[in-house]
Amino acid sequence: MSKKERQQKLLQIIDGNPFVTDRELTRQLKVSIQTIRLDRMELGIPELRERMKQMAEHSYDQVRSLPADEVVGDIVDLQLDRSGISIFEIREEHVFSRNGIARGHYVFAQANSLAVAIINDEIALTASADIRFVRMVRLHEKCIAKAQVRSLAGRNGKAEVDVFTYVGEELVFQGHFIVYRSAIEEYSEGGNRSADRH
Amino acid sequence: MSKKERQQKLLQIIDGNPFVTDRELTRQLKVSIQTIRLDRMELGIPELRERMKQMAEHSYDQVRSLPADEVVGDIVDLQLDRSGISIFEIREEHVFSRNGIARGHYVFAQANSLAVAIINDEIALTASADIRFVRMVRLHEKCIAKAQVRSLAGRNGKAEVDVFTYVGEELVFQGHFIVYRSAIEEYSEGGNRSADRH
DNA sequence: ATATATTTAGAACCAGGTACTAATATGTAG
DNA sequence: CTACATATTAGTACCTGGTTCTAAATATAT
Repeated sequence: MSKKERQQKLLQIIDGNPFVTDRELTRQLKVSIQTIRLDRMELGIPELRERMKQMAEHSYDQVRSLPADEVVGDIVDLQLDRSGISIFEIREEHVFSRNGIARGHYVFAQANSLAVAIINDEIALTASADIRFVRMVRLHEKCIAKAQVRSLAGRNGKAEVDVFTYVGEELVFQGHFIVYRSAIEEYSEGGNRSADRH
Repeated sequence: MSKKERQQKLLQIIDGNPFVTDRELTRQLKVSIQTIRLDRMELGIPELRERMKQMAEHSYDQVRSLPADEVVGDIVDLQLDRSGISIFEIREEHVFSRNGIARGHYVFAQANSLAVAIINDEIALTASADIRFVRMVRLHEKCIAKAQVRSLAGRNGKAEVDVFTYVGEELVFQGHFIVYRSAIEEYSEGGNRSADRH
């Protein structure tokens, strides 16, 4: 068996069972353990423990869903239909374990919660949003989201809310939200092409 | 601090971060490494490597049993840099208690997680997104998010990912995500990648 | 036959432990 | 206070599944 063939087979085996040790691979491929290791090097396949670690981290990060709270972040100031401020501190459970950077959806959730809370209506739901993560947010940083209502299209209409989130003086996130304020049934799925690209 | 208190704390720490080594625990609990190990024995907590292995096996099993399983909020199919599918069932804790409608950020979080997971890179972060909540999602509905990579701008560039989320046949959400794939250092303030990992 | 590539061998070292023995500190009952 | 128990610390040997390095043996090509 040529080197290339063997490396192909090695890839297949590890793909089919990532929990295989080098020692097991020697038995399956009938070459020495050094050859197995050289092959792994060339193919850029990490050792068993590293493979397991990566799988574990990956699944762990995934499991971390949003908390049960209705609102993400503490709303510290709220003028209905006008503006609001919310504070949210990034804790362990909000970051990627690997690098301590906040998962985007938490930053979004804070802004979204605020944008919805600010609209003084029985039902307020986000219809669309255009958002930008300006810089990443790290563990223990405190996000201060400031929301401003830009337009209020009467009852049962859309409201536009801008949210800017800061860490200290630095802008980390900005979002333009279009929030429906309406009775439930009215929600349409038709041609509401609201999230127009700038 | 009493033994019981310490063991409670140990449980908390490991629960909050299963990737912690005994050595790190000595620093946090201010006792010797032998004490940590005795505590782990008494509490039936396996060593770090065993914990990672179990997590890895668990997630691997889940990915393998993708078709029938009622997996909730989980990525059931993933082709790195290409496409992916995630399932998420809306439960009590995800809805507005008043009307049983899902908070937008959960639907967003599912899509965002998927968009980030699909990018096969050490660091992948959402840079910006343009999203639309097509119809609202109700309690107990099962959201199936399907992601497709639209473009991959080489290493350290942006990737574009489209995500469409369905309940049954109905489109409920769509999002266009721009995901950064890069080394951390590239972003501002040179950070501390892989923070406390040996 | 000589140069080059490939494969194997072996030793030192590593992280993150287990398993075990032994010594020391702390408390508690008689 | 002593005696005993419990809790804590220290230290050693050993384990797995590797990495890293040097060196030698074997194949293959020119």
